[in-house]
Amino acid sequence: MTDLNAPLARGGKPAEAKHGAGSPAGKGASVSETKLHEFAELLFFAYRDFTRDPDTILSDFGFGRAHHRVLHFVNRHAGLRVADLLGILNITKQSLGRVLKQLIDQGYIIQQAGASDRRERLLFATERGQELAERLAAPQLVRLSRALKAAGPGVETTLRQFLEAMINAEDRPQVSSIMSASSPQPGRGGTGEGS
Amino acid sequence: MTDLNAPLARGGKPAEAKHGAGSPAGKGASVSETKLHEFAELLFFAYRDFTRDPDTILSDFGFGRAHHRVLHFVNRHAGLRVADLLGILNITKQSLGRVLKQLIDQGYIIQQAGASDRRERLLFATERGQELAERLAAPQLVRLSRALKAAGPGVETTLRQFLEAMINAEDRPQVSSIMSASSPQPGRGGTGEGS
DNA sequence: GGGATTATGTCAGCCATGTTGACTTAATCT
DNA sequence: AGATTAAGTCAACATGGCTGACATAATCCC
Repeated sequence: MTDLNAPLARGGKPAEAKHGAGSPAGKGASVSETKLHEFAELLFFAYRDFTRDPDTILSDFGFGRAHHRVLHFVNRHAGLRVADLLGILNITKQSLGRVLKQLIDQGYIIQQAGASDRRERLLFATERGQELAERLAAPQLVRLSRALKAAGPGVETTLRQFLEAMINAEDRPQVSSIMSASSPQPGRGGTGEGS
Repeated sequence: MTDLNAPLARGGKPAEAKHGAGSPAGKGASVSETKLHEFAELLFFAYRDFTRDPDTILSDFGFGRAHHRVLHFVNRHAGLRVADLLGILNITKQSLGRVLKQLIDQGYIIQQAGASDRRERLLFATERGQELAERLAAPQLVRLSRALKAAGPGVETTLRQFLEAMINAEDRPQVSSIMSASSPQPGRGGTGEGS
């Protein structure tokens, strides 16, 4: 990176004092606008670096961040339908189709017709897919784990509340639903193509 | 969105019990791997929605998220050099050049040669640029403010520590430096070519 | 003074990943 | 049987990353 440390943007901080009235979220002991801007920037930097390690690994496989997202959710929430994934990623069917097709063609994900509704294609990570997903997740989990530790005990509840509140209210039920469901096996409970 | 609520990924949660040993960040009272995955997902969803409102506004102006990032940092940290911006955004000169040029040509940002080193181009948001930047920031600040409130008092310190720890260690000094510098005015402090 | 380095800008082209619109197929619902 | 739904696909386009090469001006250093 460049020398941002030294001089940079010469000039003092304008010492903004606004606090109660006129603040973004209305009444209550709200945070100053300057601090809110700082949190916005920290969130940007945190997310920028959160995605960096997996991005590096992905390029070795000829994949991009889009593949990571798909593989992650399929791996962690096996049996997801295509429509579920569209809702989670908030992209179009065509965008998803492109990366999903590559993941399937290259043996990272398999599909299986739904038992109750055979139009549905339930998605599962293959063993190969699980391996890649775990490899991509590893540095992110380390980063998260360290950051949680750095923030001290009791972060968990607080952070979870914060992050959940950052999600659009109308999407929160879906998100909770996704996060509480996990990983049944592909193939029927007695039949199909192993892990 | 689609019906993620209902059935979805039929099957129970595999009740993973790993805790101390072998966990991502080494020793200490670390968080279970499942919880870490949940935080990773929450971060994804939070960031997804954090960028949504400004994205909508931007499309009315024919701009994209890249323009927002540039305008934001220039507005909040007036006098930034091009090289600083490259380090912050972590993109190439050519990528930045493309969006920066549009913002300059359309009167949202102005440049000014550095006083001490006239090769440098210090960047400043024009009044028009400030207005757009504020308009884009507004929904994000509201969202943040509400989320902070939802997480309860005392979040600020904790969250700040968490987010800072999420940033690559080697970039933290730069980030702190950026965040502590703010907004001198363009035009002379005694020397150069006014706005 | 003059050559090397630095900060910035720019041209040309490539790739990943988002978008819209239209259409097909198969399965399910009414 | 007809309408609807889940999924897949084709074509075309926009944004915003990337590399490589090169130009200009200012500064640094011998």
